Amino acid sequence: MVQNKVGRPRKFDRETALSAAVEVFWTKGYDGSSLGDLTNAMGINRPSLYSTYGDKHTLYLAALAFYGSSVGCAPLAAFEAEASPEKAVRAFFETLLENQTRPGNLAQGCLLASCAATTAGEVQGVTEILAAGTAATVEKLTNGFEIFIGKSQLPPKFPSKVKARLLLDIMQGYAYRARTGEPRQNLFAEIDQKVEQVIAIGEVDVGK
Amino acid sequence: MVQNKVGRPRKFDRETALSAAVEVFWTKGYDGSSLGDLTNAMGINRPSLYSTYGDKHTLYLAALAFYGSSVGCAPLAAFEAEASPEKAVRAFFETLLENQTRPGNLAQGCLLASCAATTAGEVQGVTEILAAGTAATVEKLTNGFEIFIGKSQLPPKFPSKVKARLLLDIMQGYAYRARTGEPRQNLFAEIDQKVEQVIAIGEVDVGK
DNA sequence: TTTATTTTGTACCATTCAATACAAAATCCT
DNA sequence: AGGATTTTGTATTGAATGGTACAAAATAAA
Repeated sequence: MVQNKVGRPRKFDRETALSAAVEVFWTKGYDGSSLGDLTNAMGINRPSLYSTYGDKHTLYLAALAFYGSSVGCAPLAAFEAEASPEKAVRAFFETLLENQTRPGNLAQGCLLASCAATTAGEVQGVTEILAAGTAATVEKLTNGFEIFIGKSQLPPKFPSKVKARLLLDIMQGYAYRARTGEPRQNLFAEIDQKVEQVIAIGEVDVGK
Repeated sequence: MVQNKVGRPRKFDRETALSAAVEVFWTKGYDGSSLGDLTNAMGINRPSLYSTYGDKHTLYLAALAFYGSSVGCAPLAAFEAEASPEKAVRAFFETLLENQTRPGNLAQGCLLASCAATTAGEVQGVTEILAAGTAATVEKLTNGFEIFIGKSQLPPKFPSKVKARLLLDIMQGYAYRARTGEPRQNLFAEIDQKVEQVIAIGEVDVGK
């Protein structure tokens, strides 16, 4: 269903306009984004928005899904494209920071980590989307580590699931700091540390 | 300036009402909280709110500061009250989860991590509050680890600042998961792992 | 060309929003 | 008691909000 053949043709592209809506929600949050903000950024008028996407709530859920299947899962895709654990984890963080610290007046941080999380429990459907997305990501990262274990690129005792969670914890930390204006280079400069924390297997050293 | 002596006495307590405002912002975010929501929860009428706290924006900043100096810094205080690194880190996480996963209809997660972060860059003054709070917390946690190093309860090579950051990264991860409805017990059950990740000194084990 | 169909654009609606005016009420000071 | 002072409560303000009605415009089919 690319475009119906009969009737006046649509003047805008669904995904392009949706992407603009993502940017608005990402910057201002759900309640902070007015329909004027949205239609203005999307380059369409109000009735077009309603006939194409439904109401503001439905558009919001569509925006979250779109973000989740593009920007949101880019780090995971980068991880899975690498051939060693160290490169995979590094690619994960680099991709993540590319998307969370963007030049210009674009929104910083992560749409899901801050804006969507704020509406969890308040805007219907958001909690489910976020929880499902996180669970799926943990599983895929865990599988990714398991594959490296199978190739003997990680030791057999490597706790894949715990490390997958750690990867996401660090992601949340980055998202917060990016959102709160910490300079891009500060965050990139810490990647080495973070990669080591994820790859290393800990040893508790109690002094005495 | 507890209370002016002349004039009709105030019927409410400033901090109690402010605490109620914190709860509203925590649940609904800044833009999602209407003055009706606020005055209703605070048990005061609108002119009282304006004469006591200023406008909504000022009240919001006051609420963030109040949260930061009570709920927000409770984990750090718990950390500093313990006598061993392992206990300190555990107390940090336990206190944090107590405040982020609360029974009843109370807000979940962290006011600063989700709600305030969403308004960073949009509501004036928020970015500064959050960045300053994070920087101060990193410094205090770093100092805390350094003290343990000085007492030989942590090895000299323990990377205090890196570990302080890790502690906050994990905190952000917890905040997100609590906000998105992950059950309290799931999060508590992971404390052992998290403590070990913070305390342990990593060793990279590359299989081949 | 006509008809059917779909989108566009303007103009509008009822509601909610943050913020305030103003008078009654409640206290202290003299 | 009487004036001064501060808070309370009601009622209201203009603006902004999410959502829609309706006619003009633009296409395909007949």
